[in-house]
Parts: sequence; structure tokens; C-alpha cells
Amino acid sequence: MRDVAALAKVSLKTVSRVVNGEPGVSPVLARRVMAARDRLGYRHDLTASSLRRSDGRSRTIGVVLEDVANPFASTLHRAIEDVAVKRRVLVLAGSSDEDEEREQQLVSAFASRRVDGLIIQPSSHDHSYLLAERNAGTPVVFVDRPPSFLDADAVVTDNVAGIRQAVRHLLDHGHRRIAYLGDMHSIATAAERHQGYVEELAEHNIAVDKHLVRLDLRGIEKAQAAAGEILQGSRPPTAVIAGQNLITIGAFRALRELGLHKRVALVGFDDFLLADLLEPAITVVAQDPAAIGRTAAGVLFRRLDGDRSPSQVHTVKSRMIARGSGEIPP
Amino acid sequence: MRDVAALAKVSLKTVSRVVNGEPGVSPVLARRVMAARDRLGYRHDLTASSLRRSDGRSRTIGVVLEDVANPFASTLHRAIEDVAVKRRVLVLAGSSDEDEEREQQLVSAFASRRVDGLIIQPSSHDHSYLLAERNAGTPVVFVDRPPSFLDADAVVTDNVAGIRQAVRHLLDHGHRRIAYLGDMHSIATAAERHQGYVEELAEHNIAVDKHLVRLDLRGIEKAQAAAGEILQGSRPPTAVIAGQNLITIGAFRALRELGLHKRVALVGFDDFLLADLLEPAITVVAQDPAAIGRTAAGVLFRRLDGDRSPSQVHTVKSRMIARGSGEIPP
DNA sequence: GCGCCACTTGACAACGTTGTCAGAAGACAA
DNA sequence: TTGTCTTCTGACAACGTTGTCAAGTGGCGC
Repeated sequence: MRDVAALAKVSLKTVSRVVNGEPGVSPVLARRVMAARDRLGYRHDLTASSLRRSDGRSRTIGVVLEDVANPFASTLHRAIEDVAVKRRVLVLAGSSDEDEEREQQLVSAFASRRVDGLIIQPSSHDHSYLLAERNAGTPVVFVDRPPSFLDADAVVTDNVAGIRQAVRHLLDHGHRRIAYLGDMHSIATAAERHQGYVEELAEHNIAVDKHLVRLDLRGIEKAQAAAGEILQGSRPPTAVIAGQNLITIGAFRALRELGLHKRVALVGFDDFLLADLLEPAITVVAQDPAAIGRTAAGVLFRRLDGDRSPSQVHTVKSRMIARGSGEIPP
Repeated sequence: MRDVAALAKVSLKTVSRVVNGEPGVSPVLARRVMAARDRLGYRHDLTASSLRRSDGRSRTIGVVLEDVANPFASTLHRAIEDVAVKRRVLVLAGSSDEDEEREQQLVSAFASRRVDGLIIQPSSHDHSYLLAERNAGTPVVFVDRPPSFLDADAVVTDNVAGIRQAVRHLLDHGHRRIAYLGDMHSIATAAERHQGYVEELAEHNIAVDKHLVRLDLRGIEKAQAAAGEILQGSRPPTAVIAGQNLITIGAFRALRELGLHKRVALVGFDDFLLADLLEPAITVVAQDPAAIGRTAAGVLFRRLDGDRSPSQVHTVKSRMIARGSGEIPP
């Protein structure tokens, strides 16, 4: 910047004004500055700028995801990015791998870089460690799962309603023995989904058969094994509900393995690529990660614009997509 | 920091020393400083630090991907992140959407934030605009596709060898009429893959039948339409090679639609989730995006560590995975 | 000629940090 | 005692910017 000023024979401040497009610079000088800038290949330093500026904004937000390579998370990421670019804000992303410590390390690394805001798909169960950020004026928005021990905005799927819809769908098709395969019960969303299953059955006066419920399944293999056991049990189900993406795939694998994929109904929670190309195509309750991401980013930027209203949990609707596997009769 | 210094009754510099774990601070003062830091909730400002530090490192790298939500790109992203976290470096990621202008804007936004290095999955055809960054000492590594008009490191899949392997596989199974569906020919990798097809056929003295080749296909629908036309042509192929992910899915959809999925062989380039669950399971030439990302990040950090050796193109091997669709006889 | 105003321009300090260097304090040997 | 050496500590300037404010210039009306 000094060099540009020297070459254009103006003061530093004038270069600053031109670079920032501030008014009140005569066209002659502005042109001289721009020529000098181009000749020297000068690049404005946003970090120094934000250090000095009164608002202190870094034009960067931090996003903590379970895994940036996971389809749900990366769709979230993309939706957030799309909202951010419009405001010339960049996204720092990191993967927590469902690990509390890693989540905190990421938040801390983001905070050191003075991000303007945080969007977190939480893994931990106590978010009070974020109080420091909130007190420092950094808005925090939770996605996919709500915060605990912290008052903050959140954007989540209507898990209970989604699963209840799936249960009702199967009941409507005549099923009474409906199995449920769920993710780690320690994850809030997984617990909610399981609750939806219990609630809807209760409403129809159907007792939950313990042998048809398996929780704490992590990953395709475990789900496949659990589904296999249930299907080969003494009183097997006529339909299966899978509480998560990978569990659906595991359940489908088990059904295929036993040659039951065209005789036992399957409804999965959370859509996945190619679900429509399997045989039968898989009926799912689809979440809308793009909408979640968009909403979360919207909330975050509204907070950055000064919105001080009480924090709120925004719910994004899930949608049932009937493709075949869920319409198999008992 | 001033407040911490005041509370601990030491100078700013001593706080700095403690915060950075520098030696030469008496245990008594160090403890006082740490207590004051914790009491005041002080957070070190890495941006101010890197502004002042002699190396000027921001401990942040920029990654330009085609789309952070695309499975290939997000796997790259994750692999890069895994290498970066070990060095306490964060990743700024952005999506170019295969748009040259967007790519340049992202690079410019990264440069303004003074990233230490760049990893780019390029869309543009002239990377000379990156000369400024390179001259500023910012290392640049290209992934998936090599740079043009710029001397820089690159990490790519062995596209030609991969497709040749696929062609040979089909020839070995007795096919002679092999169709080829390719992506935008303007993309360097797509051109290479097509070249592999032509080369391998030539080596076996088989003339390329123009009617069996379709290029410039973008997305599932276009591929599906093109595959449909070829399969319904007067002299249809007995096997199809798809030069990319979505094209494979499109081709599979067309085969299914025409009831040919168990009679016409299909080999795709680039693996995808659930390819093994389709009927028939899809034979693919799998790329290794995680290896590409790891390698690229490795090269970048070596450059940051001072490696001044001539830039190099690193090739990551692709691997054929026979699953059924590619082993259908003519 | 004078006063007033609008418009440009630049000097200076400051943002939060660290590199440099010099000074203070204590240990030890002669 | 003195000198020398080591260890610890802090004053100060600087990193690349921008907010504040004062000063310079020229136009206009009286």
C-alpha cells in the first residue's frame, strides 16, 4: 500500500479510500491510484483491514460439520456457502467426526481467527463452552440438532413428525409388526425419531414389541447385522423403519441377503442418492438439508445485522417420498 | 491482552510469551498470566498475530472445488482437511460450479485473507491469473486436472490408463461394439478419458464407430437421453463405457428403461455410493479422491516448508472394480 | 476584499500482536 | 569487592490497514 501511494504520489489514506471505493476522491487521483495498484499487483489485506476497522468483521464464518464429506453435511455446507457468497463472506469448514473434543477444538480455532459467526452441527452434549463466544458477540446457530445448556438459535428437521408419518404410512398399508432400527440414542435427533415411532404406535393402540426395536446402531454393517437378526427372529416384522441413512442401506442389504427385499416393506429416514434406482426403489422420509442450511445462514446473518430477538428453534419439514419399498403389503 | 497484562501485573510482551508457550518466563509469572487469561476469557487473536509475525502465516489454506457438495469434491476436501488439522491449519472452501469467473473470485477472496496456500480443482483454461499469487510466494496445487499456462504442481488420476483398462476389460469379455459417453470435451480430464478409449481401440485395430460415441454430456438427464438414442440406433452397442459419475447413472437409467440392463454391459469411470447395490451391480474404474487430496495437501505443505524443487504432476492410480455390469457377455 | 461553504487531501494514532533490544537481578568466580 | 555471565522482563516500534480530524483549495455571494 505504501508503494502504491508512493507511485501514485498520494497519501496512504487516499489509496485506502480508492481501494474501498469510498466517495470523495477526485477522478484524477483515483485513476492514478488504480493504475499504480495494477502495476504493482497490490492486493488489499482483509485481515489487516478488519483488525483496524471499527466493526472488526472478518467476512468469514466458521462451520462445524459432522464430516464435510458426508452427503447431508456437504449439502448443508453448500447451502450455507450460497447464502454467504452473496454477502462476500467466506466459509471455514471443519469436521468434528461426532467427537466433542474435536468440535471444541474447531470452535476454538475459528474463534482465534475471529470469524463473524458460527454454524454448528453439534456432537457434544454440553454447549455451555460456547458462552464465551456468545459473550464476545459472535452469533451461533445450531443445525440438525438443538443445543444443550445454551440459549441459541437452531434449525432442525421435524424428526418426530417425520417418523410418525412413516409409521402411519405403513399402518395404512396394513402393517402391524413394524420394526425400528435407530442410531445412537445419545444423539438428540435419533432419540426424537425413536420417540416418534413409539408415539405413533401408541396412538393406534399398538404395543411396542421389544424384539422389533434395535437402537444404537452405528454404520451400515451394524445395521445390516441387526436387521438380519430381527428378520430371522421367531416373529419377524412385515415392515422395517430405518432411522437414518446408513441404517436404511444396511437394512436393505440384509433384506436382499435374505431374499426378502420384495416381501418386507422398508421406509428410511433421510433420502440418499440412487434410492430410486434400487429394486425395489426405497421409500423415504426425506429431510431437506439445503433448506436447513439456507435457513441457518439466513438466521446467522440476521443476527449479524443486529437482530436481537429471542433465540428460536426453526423447524424444517420432512417429506415422504413413496417409491415402492414402503408400499409392499404385509 | 492489555487487560490480561494489567491483571497479572506484567507487560504485554510477557503475556505474549506465555500465550505462545515461549521459554524464558518464570513459573510464577506464567501461572499468574494463565490465571488472568482464564479469568478474563482472553482469546489469542491469530489474525493480529500473523500480521505482526515475521513469517506472516495465517495457518489457513484455501480450497476451490467444483462443488463442496459433490461426493468426489467433498472427499477431496475431507482428505485435505485431515492433513491440514495435523498442522493446526484450517481450510477455507468454496465452490466454483465449473465457472471460470467464480474460480477467480474465490482465489481473489482467499488471497485477500492471506491464505498460506491454495488447492484448486480448476474450471478455467488459463491459469496465468495465478501468477500474482505465485509471485507473492503462495504455493498453488492443482487437483483432478492439470493447470494451463502456469507452472504448478498437480495431482491427477491416470485417466487415459483407467479408461484403457475399462476398454480392455470389455474386449476381453468379447465385446467389439463398445459405446463411449463422455463429459464436456473442454474439460481436460474428459478429453483424456476419451483419448484413452480411442487409443485402446486403435491398439486392437478396431475402428471407432462415430455413432457409438457421444461427448459433451452434462448431467444425468443428458446422458440418459444420449444413451437411449445410441441403444435404440440401427446398430446398437453390446457394451457402454461412461466417462463420468453422473453419466454412468444416466446410462444405467436408460438401460433400465429399455430393459437392457442385464443384456448390455456397462462400465463407469469414477465410483459412486451404492453402485454395488444396483442390479446388476455396476463395474467401475474407481478413482481415489482421498488419495488425491492427501497427496495434494502433502505437496502443498512441503512447498510451505520450503521445497523449491521443480513442479511436478503426480498421478494417482485408478482401480477397476468388477461388480457384474461389466462382465455381461455380448 | 471578506466570509462561508463544499470538497479534497493527508498526518496521525490506533487495531492486537510480536521482534528487537536493553536493562535489571541474581549467581558465581576471581 | 569487582567483573562477567545468565536469566528474566519490559519499552518500543512495527505489521497493513482505517477512523478522526485538521488543513488546503476553490467557488460563490455580498
